[in-house]
Amino acid sequence: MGKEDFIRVYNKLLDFFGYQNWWPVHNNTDPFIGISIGAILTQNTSWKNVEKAIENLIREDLLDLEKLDKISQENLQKVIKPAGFYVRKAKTIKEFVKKIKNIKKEEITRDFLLSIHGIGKETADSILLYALDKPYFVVDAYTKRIFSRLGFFDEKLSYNQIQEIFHKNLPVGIEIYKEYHALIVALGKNFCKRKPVCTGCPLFDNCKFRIYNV
DNA sequence: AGCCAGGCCAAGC
DNA sequence: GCTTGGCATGGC
Repeated sequence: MGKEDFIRVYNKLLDFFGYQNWWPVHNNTDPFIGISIGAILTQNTSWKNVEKAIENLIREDLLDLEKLDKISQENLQKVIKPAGFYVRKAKTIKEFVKKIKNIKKEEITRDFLLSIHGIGKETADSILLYALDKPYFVVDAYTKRIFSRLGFFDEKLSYNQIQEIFHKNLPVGIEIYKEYHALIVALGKNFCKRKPVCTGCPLFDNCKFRIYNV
């Protein structure tokens, strides 16, 4: 599959879903903090649950580096509980906040983020792309599932290999990286689920796997 | 009433 | 290096 194919898929998704304008940002909060915390909270978790946790954080006025640094891990667990995996996530947020306070935003690198326990490649790239405007394509479960079903590449490729494919086949730019990933999530949520809903899928004609419930 | 969600890590090959 | 199990809530 070549560049035209990746662009064709992008355009079809864009035509169908329209611009997604990710990342969802909340009122009166520092976008960097909100996006970073959201990226940690949404690990293997539906965004609806994450929203509940973020609402709690906003209500407690906690979307702030100093306040997150001050609150105890135990209390933070309670606040973010609806997002699930709250023990680990609270620990990760605490470490993130602690480390981030001692560094300038311009100095935040992928390796720096990956050194934080509980932040892996996808979370790091989400923060880099959506919170720091750096050109890292985000690879998630939907990306693997959708493009392997399309027949573009094998689902078993590593994270870095898949990311490299997107970096090579798309014009470099944060806007297209942001929008493409958001559109992939839209397709994954609405059509290309674990159990796919192929009827009405905007990529039906492009897909090698259009064998389900049609 | 199960199954699933915008992963990550540790342990064991 | 790759695979597996644990982590947890709430929506559908």
